Amino acid sequence: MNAGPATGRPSTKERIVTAGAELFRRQGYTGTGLKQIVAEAEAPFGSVYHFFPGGKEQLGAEVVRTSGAAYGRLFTAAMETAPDPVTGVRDFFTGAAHTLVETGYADACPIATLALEVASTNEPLRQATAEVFTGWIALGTAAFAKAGAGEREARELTIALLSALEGAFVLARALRSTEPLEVAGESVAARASALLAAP
Amino acid sequence: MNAGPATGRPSTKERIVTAGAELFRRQGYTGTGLKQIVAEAEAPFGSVYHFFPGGKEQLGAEVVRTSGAAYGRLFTAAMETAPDPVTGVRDFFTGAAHTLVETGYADACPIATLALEVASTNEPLRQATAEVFTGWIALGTAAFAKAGAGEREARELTIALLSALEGAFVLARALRSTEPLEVAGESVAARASALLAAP
DNA sequence: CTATCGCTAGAGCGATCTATCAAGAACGAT
DNA sequence: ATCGTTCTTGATAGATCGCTCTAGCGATAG
Repeated sequence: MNAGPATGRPSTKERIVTAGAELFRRQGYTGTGLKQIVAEAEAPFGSVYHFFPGGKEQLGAEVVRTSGAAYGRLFTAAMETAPDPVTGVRDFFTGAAHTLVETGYADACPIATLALEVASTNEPLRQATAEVFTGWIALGTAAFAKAGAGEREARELTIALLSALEGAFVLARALRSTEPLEVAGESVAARASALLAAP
Repeated sequence: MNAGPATGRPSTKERIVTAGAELFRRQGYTGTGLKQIVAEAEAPFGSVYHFFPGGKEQLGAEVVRTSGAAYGRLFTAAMETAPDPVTGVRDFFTGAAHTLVETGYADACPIATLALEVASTNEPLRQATAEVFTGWIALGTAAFAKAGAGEREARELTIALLSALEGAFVLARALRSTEPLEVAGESVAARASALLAAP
């Protein structure tokens, strides 16, 4: 049970999940074939069905959960590093803009494309994306509440933040511009500032 | 050249575009086959390549432009009907929430799913989505400028609105809840109120 | 009536998709 | 050394993909 070698390349399963995550986020779920994933992961085709007996759908669910958790940690790190929540929000949006530019407008939200694709067509995967979003909302609510916001304000601020971020990603990737991320980030920062000032 | 009969069913080309628009918005571009489109449109398969010699990509581009223009008119109508811009914003978001619930969380933004799918994989279609978004930004900027905002404020408010709307659609469809639309709408309304008050 | 042309109609092509399967390699336990 | 388990490996099945092609229908003009 080679879970994770301390040295050398990651395990086959890890390589498959990583490659799947990258391709799903860039090309979507239906737009990515298993053949392409195993080619990118340098893994044998059969290994997919060894590690994921449920096939593409099970791989998709695992990718959603894994990348969702990783992105949640990214948000938490930005909020904990910043001196105050408003700065944390700004940092998170500018960081997202940097990543977007560095990857040629490919890497935005790790699950948004898949989420829209499966929302009305694949109930198990829709639930996986819903669980990730719910987790992110809990994460943000806790962070803003810790900063002094009421429970209700913290939750609404988080949902507004996630909405602005996801939508800005859509516009930014289509327009190949970081302007939406900058404007949306500033808008959320302003709202956070207003909500945190008036308890 | 049967462009549009005054009575009876729409032309074959119109039925193909309508069916394509509905399926692309719900299942995405790569997730929808031409066979499924012609079945839904009750059109012969060959007609697709008669009206769209460029194949699926050309059909996709026409769908994007057509539904983009229609959705832009929906926004303009909401803004012109409302007594003031802030109310217009609220109406637009609540209207979107109603549509979403009525269609079982299927009909949100007509081009968002496709836009994310093709952003890094299909340059012609990416450009089509970019043109639609650019048009929407121009539409909103004009509306807010007419209401008294400066050119810069009007543009940023529009981009913030579109970001919040698109992102709220992502969350709402995945979570099967209208809460993101309500919260995001209120957030944008608050920002619009602030920006329009202080010129 | 005949010729023309826009459109209908679907069989079929090569490619690609997900998924299955059987056999072999690697490795630890006894 | 032998067994058992885990993982690797790719050939292949069966369905579906986008797309091409030819044949025929129906309305209109000469």
